[in-house]
Amino acid sequence: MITNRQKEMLKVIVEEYIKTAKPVSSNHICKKLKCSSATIRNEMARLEDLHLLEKNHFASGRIPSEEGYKYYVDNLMRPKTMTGEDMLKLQTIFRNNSLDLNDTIKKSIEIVSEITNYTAIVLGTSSKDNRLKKVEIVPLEDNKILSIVITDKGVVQHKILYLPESVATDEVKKTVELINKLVVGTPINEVSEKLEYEVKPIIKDYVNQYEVLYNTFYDAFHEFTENQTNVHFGGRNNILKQPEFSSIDKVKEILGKFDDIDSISKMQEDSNGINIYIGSETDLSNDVSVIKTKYSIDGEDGTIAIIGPKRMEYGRVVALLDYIKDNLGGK
Amino acid sequence: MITNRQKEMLKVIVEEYIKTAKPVSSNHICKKLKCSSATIRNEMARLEDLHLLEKNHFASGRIPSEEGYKYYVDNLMRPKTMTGEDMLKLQTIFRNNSLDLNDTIKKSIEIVSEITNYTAIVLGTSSKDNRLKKVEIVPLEDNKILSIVITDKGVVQHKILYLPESVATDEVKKTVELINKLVVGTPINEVSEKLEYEVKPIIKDYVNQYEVLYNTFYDAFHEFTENQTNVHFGGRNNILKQPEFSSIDKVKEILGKFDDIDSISKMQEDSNGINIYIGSETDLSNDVSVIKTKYSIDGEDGTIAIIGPKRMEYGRVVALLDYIKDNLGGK
DNA sequence: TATTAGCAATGGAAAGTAAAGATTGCTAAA
DNA sequence: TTTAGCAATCTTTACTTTCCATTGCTAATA
Repeated sequence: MITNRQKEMLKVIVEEYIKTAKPVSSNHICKKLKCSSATIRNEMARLEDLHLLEKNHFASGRIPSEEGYKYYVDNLMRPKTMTGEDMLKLQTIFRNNSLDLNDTIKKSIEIVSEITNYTAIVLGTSSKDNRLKKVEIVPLEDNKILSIVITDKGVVQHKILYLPESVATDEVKKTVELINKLVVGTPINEVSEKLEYEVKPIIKDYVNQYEVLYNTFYDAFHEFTENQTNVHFGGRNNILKQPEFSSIDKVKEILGKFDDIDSISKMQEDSNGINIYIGSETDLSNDVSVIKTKYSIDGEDGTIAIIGPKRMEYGRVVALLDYIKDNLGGK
Repeated sequence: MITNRQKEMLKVIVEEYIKTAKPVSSNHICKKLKCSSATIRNEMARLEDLHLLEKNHFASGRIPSEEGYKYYVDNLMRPKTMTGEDMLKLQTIFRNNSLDLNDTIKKSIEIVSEITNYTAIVLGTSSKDNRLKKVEIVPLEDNKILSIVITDKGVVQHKILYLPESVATDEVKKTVELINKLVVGTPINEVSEKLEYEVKPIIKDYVNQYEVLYNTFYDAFHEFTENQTNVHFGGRNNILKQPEFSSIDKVKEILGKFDDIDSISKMQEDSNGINIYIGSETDLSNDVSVIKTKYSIDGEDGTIAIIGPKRMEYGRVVALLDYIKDNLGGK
């Protein structure tokens, strides 16, 4: 269906457009392809018939269509080998032993976004596999206590609770002891249920004012399980440096999506490996592509996403993500 | 120096410009001032001589200069009484008892930014007055332990530490016991010093492998004291809705500042009360004004800043911040 | 049959022109 | 001191015009 020469030509056109951001004309690539501009024009017309190329107006050069990018990514692109410079910058992060997994990921996507001028996001560590390890309370002042919830994977959340003055510290302690005795080991998303059906009936008999206390802790746990989508941006505005974002409306569109938790959270749904979504396939905007990968290390898992223009350097970003994934394992 | 009529006129012009974002012409306000456009033109010329008004070109209407805004804010503006609608929206936050102080502040500035279309920032809780309350460790796996640092005000930070396999859990526990015994009660920014001069000499004799352990904890504390500037945005991109940000360059300028931790951190330096900084007085951009106030409640302190165009509704924002400050005290 | 040279046609981008509209400063009268 | 009237100024918008890159097509060539 598509000849080798057409493949070669599509590859050259896509890569030229990625480099220059300007529509590619027949003249411009005829040295590279060793044939005349007329021949290229003929082939370009056929590639346009196949919906792999587009033009903006009658007399403009061609740009890749969404399908064109897709074909390029699936069939023509070779994963670029990383430059020593890029590698060096990332290594300074991986070699820093005082960083934990989360910090390492954050720092490394900041590097990626800096060297590519794209925007990077980590969608963090949903703690659904976490189990409750411990509940701890620290009395601060009269009616103000600090509660700390710790999971077996080392996720920590804390919250200051305000209790009526009438509740004695002893009763709080008793409650916490009960929770620790009965609920520790439970998967974090089942804690609410267990509190309701197993702790509540017992607490009733042991603790005065159990209602206030119970509700306070119940709310605190509920919040914990809700509060799971942890989003960290690297180079949030970097994508604005790309020439496709020279129009104020496009800027507002994409930044609006960045502020919209729902759009961002959706990005977590993804299959394994490194996945590439182009234009309308993304949940963000027809003007961007997203390269994503899930990680799952030591029980913590999340998603790394790099957002750039459709004209992004797919090969380079794939190589960067591969490198990060490989080196994260060591943590 | 400046007549009453001129004051009145300046007030009308500033408020008209705040409302419409369009240069104010003599014709446009002559009904409000009960005199002819020619008279207004004469007075406008004098206000321009006083550098309180400006015009963009020869035949455009007048807009307030920075000095004009300043004069308005200092002498002419009356703090607007809040609308019932605005008040209602904030009350739903203040009445929610399950929110702690930090969440209440965050939620309320989100409301403010939503109803005003300005950008809001909380610069959080520098913990310099905090004292160490407790250090806790939770062993997770072989060489992976969770350390939690708690201050007397309820600030919590945690970090996963990786220790060489050769270090026994007992030794870790001993170290933590020592730290708790010797350092609890110390102001958080003096902890590093105390560790070095009081804990290190003693730990030497009690704990094998003290070096690794000591360094790990030392680093963790050091990070704690560094990690103090906590920034939370509300409606980060809201300011883009203002007509002054219709140029891509201005958008990039202000968003660049939002990404720049240094510019943002500087905003913490501020005197008491509600302060207004106009244009070049801000650290952000000549196109914006910032209305800031410090809060200090229950030992936690921070700064709330609202960022809008110079043409912002000063009176309304001041009223909103006043209202928030008054109601925060109850937490 | 595949390739190429040549050329008219297309449409955008840039520069120049013109007309319309808003608003000012100034002058002179009230 | 205020006001009416008007020329001067500058923006905005629309409309030409020119220029130029690029295409598609046709006809010649390998």
